[in-house]
Amino acid sequence: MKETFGGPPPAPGALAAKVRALAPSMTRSMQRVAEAVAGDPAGCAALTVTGLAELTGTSEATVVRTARLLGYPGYRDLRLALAGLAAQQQSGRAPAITTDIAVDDPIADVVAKLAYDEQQTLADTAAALDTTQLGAAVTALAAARRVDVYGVGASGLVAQDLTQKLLRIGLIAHAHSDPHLAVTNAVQLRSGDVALAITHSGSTGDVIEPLRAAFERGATTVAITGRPDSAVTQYADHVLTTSIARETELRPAAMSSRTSQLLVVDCLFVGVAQRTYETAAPALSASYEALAHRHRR
Amino acid sequence: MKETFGGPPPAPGALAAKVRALAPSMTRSMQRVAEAVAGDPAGCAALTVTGLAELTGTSEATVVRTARLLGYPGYRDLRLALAGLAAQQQSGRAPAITTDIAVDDPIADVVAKLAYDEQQTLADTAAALDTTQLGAAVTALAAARRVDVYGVGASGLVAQDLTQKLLRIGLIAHAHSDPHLAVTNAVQLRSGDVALAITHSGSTGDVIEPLRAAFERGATTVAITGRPDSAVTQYADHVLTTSIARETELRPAAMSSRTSQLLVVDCLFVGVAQRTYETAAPALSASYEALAHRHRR
DNA sequence: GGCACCCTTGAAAGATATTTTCGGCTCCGA
DNA sequence: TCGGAGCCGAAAATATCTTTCAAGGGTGCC
Repeated sequence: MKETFGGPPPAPGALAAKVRALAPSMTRSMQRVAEAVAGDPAGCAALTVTGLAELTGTSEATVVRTARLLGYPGYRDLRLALAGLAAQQQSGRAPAITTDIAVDDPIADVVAKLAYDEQQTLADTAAALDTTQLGAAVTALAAARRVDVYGVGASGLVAQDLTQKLLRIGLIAHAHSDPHLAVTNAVQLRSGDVALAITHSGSTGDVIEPLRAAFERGATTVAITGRPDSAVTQYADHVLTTSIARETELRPAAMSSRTSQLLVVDCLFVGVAQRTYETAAPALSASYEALAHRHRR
Repeated sequence: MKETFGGPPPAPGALAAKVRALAPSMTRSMQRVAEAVAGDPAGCAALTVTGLAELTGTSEATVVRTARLLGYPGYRDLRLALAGLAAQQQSGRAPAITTDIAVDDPIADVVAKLAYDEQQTLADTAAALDTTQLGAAVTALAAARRVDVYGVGASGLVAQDLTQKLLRIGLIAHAHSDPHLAVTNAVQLRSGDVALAITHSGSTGDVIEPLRAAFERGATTVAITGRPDSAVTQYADHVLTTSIARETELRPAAMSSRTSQLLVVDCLFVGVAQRTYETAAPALSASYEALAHRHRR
């Protein structure tokens, strides 16, 4: 005797519509409940039967009756559906954020915006990355006798990140952030070695110089830059392009360029690890073992 | 061109991330429950405590304990969250693509998978980040006389990244990766100073020691870790949790933990920049000016 | 190897929440 | 004004969730 409406038993999202459709056949009290539910799913999902009954100035029995009318076995199930609906609304609202960060943004917005921005940067970078160039760079790295990586400032950290990882799979790699030492080392390179420059602007002299030295000695050179037409590329055999996000006052370019550069560097690393799997896999686990005792129990 | 990959839906599962983060501190029975919940949110949302207990071969008590550990007041609330999660997954269309990278994946797939994974990590991190703790950490940093940051290995680079950025807005910050020097410096700290430890595992002795020293001297201490219940947190006034992605042979944990840590660090930076806007804005442009001549024409 | 301790676990008691029952009430029409 | 039909909520009945408690099992320390 329960089913008043032959419709689909559990309504997923079209709850508001169902409320409107069924409203005429509802009694006054039930309408109040239905209204509350349709108006604030999230809020109602947090309430018990008793709570919702009080909120709407009705009784538990009425709430349950309303839930039944809406097609659920009882209030419990309506509540679950409500929670789902709330979550959907919540997630659907997300893309509405403007990505500029203002001085007075609450901290939660800052988190959301930064995460969103960096996700966007990753997607852009992946889409724009030239896999041919990447493949060529990987090939060169995998076969290299020695790898030198140049980067200063924020890019210097990316250079170190790459170096750390390459070392873990048994390659001989060095990161240089001191321009003088970088050049000094670069002139030692020769054919078969790889020099890799990381610079967002593509015009950082301190990084271009060592790459040039390496280039002139016959080493294979790779540039990771946001400007594929900049000065650094003239000494680069392979150019890997990172994405350029517009920067704002509170969000310096260093932030997104770093994200972008790291993705490229990760791709290089995984590419090389694949190519040298035989030696890379044991080296990786060895380095893991070596560190284990550094972690307290 | 933005879309490119399906991209992770706004907040896919802070829950799966949470399960990973807390799993190590769970007992066997609780792990079984957590696993079931993370594996099939929709299915579990339909079950009562008793039902879920039977399904996982445990008792009601264990189910409730697990719900508590995951941060809910009780099973009822976990169930509601589950329903919400299920609805989101439903609408977001499960991006159930396998993100594991195989040895023979073409390079283009590697790029796509890595980008997707890192996007996922960002979303998880943002969803799980406790904005209260973050706000407290920002407040402490903004008012600090001096900031010391500890991190070794991959986390050391994150520490440097944060330090570089804080320096740019006029704070006095140092990154330490040498454990001895770190402790030596830590004992100089006092009330009003901030010490910040970055460690994925939360059990890196080389990082815990200096934080402890700072903590005992009365400095405000912050920990950025993937294990919110690990050793490092006992000396931390504020704990910021990074997400833990499952690692595979070709994708070391260092990769996603770094992404996650960097997001947290960025949030700290922007937060501090907001709070100290009056001084931060001019400092930022000054540091930009200072570097301009280093870029060739 | 034995012992003491602590941690884990599930059964069952206890507390809440949901559903059902049941009788009073209102509203309508004669 | 009276009778009846259906709406409504208080409270009982039931289901579900939470807490307690003691047994079982593992672990570290003699």
